Amino acid sequence: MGNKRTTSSDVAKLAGVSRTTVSFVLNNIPDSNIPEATRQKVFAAAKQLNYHPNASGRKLASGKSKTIGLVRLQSTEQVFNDAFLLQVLVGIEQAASKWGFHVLLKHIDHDKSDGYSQLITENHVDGIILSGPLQNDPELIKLHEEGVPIILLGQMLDTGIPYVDVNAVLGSKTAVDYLISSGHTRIGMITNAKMDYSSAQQRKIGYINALEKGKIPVDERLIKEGDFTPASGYVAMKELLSLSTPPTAVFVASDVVAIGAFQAIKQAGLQIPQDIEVIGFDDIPMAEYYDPPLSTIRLPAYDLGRVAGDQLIKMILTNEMDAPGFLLETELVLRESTKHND
Amino acid sequence: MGNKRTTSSDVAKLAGVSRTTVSFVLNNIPDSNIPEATRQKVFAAAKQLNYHPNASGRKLASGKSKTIGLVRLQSTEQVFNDAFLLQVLVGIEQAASKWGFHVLLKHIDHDKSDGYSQLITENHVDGIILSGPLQNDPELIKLHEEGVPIILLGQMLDTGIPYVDVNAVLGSKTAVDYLISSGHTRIGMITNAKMDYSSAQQRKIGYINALEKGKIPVDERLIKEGDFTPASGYVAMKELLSLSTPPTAVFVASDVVAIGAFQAIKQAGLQIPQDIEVIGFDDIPMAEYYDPPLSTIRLPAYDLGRVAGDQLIKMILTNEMDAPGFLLETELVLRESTKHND
DNA sequence: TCCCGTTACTAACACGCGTTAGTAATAATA
DNA sequence: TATTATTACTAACGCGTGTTAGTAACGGGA
Repeated sequence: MGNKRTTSSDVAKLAGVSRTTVSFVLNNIPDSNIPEATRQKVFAAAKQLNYHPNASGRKLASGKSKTIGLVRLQSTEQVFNDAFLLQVLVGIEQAASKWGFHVLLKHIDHDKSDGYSQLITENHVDGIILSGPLQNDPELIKLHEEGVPIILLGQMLDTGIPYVDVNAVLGSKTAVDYLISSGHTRIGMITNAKMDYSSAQQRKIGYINALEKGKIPVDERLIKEGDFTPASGYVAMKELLSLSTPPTAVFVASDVVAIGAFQAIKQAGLQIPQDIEVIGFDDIPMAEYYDPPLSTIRLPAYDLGRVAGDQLIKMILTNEMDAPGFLLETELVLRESTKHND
Repeated sequence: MGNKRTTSSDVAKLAGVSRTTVSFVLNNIPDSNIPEATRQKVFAAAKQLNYHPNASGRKLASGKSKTIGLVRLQSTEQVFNDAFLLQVLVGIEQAASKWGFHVLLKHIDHDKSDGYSQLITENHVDGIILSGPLQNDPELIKLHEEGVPIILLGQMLDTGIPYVDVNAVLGSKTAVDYLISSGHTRIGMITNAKMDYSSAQQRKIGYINALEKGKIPVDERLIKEGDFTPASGYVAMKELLSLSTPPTAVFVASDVVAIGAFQAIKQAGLQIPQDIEVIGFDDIPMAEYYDPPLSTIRLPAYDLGRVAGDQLIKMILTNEMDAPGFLLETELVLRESTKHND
């Protein structure tokens, strides 16, 4: 009962060797010239005493925490509605555990001043993955300049900070390409967010790229802004439907916003996809249960996490990434809110 | 550039005091008899050097990690569809940060043998919150008997391990009570999962309790099993509707399963709530956007996390909880899948 | 025989902090 | 004045580990 934890000294004593030897054996240090017989003695002693090295002691001595931080810059309500953060998290965690790293989670409210650099300055983590709306945070720039391993989920190209992001431009273009290939020429768009969000800009660019490639003039009246909510999608779609010549297909750059769009369409007495086709973006788990099931662009949330985790750990271990940034590709998921073409 | 991290020795040197004094001042140790003048010198030095205590050193010296672990026993796919884990997580994290604790996340696949006790034995965390299907895990029992602070999200009453859970029995009873008070006497139920899940048992008990209180005989033909998926809800509801005297109201013990139930009802040409009323359970974020918006029982996911975090930290700090277990109450959320009764 | 390289270890320092036990100086009491 | 209590500190140990520098034994080649 009163037993303290077993330490490497206990193992050393039982095995009849020094603590150094125990450390060499258990950490498998190369060129340490420990013969097999001694190794086995150490292993046996460790097993018998159920020895587990103390993480704090190890961190202190090595200077490494073998832990990465996931920092989420977002208000509590926003987190609630983020269907993907969990998938990203799982991806990060799986990448981390593959390398023997742990994952520390931290949410930051915007007004909070303590920030996340505490995680680094107090040596809780060896590096951090930053997610959420990225303003030009001086705290972030400073950490990066100090050489702290950081990976952004999302891009801040001007800063040179490594990032992992989804190729939303191409994804959006793919969606609109599909609508064009179905013969549509009046294609509306509802953005996922206000245009000061870079994710909204990217998705709009993809939309415009597709139109230009298809020689279809961009009509600004066909582009409406959403703001994450179904309600905003409802309003936007009503506006689109009340145009003198309404669109025959709409790219809604967020599955959640598309919920409201669906409501507006049904309320107008129109049918999806017979009267109007809709493609969403994100592929949230619920999308396949929309009425009709939503065709959409799948965001590779799990892969975002996995790649971010892998690259961050690579930065921590070797001080270099495989590339200055990663853009992961999306996938067009066709369900019933679009007609089958070709 | 070549600067090492600043340590408490540096602060001591600059302030002209000993490292002990620095520690006393910065940790605000009572009865240490440090006059205000000295305190200010220390604070000034710490600020000037931008001193942040090294977490590893602190953990090693104190034996406390000031970190709690959230362990999720679940396969990767299951996690994806868990709309609440994130909310629970936020609750835990907010409770933790209030006490200056951090949160470490770990997913465990069932087949993995290394398990979660490593978190404890290696002193990464001071206690853990365990979530997911709880079988009679010997690893868990052993940790609990060793006095490791553990809180379960969900109940294992026979083990005596502290828990935080939702009062699903009462929540389900509330839902069915409401249907009874609307005048229904043939009330169906579709479970959220197979009956070997304790959560399914609890919800069914609540259903039966309400019927008994309302003097309505329990008809087993009106009870069908779901298994987390919309597809299972679709099948179950079709079976209910094909009965010679189908139910006029159904309690579906999972909002996700209710999606399929809705589809079956619509396909049968029936209207909700005019022809058949439906109450769900969980109140997932999407529930308010069902067609019609789903009346349901709200699961206090955020509070589950918050209470679990608070209680775990209380156990860590004082070795006792406010109660051996906590049952959090649900809330009836009335939307449009039920008629308004006075 | 002497020298030297290899093998098989270990002593001892360092990591940064919390904390106990103790000391010297001052103030309060008898 | 002599004793005691209080104030304002500090020296030193311990937490458990990683790691460098060094040592003793031993075998082989000149």
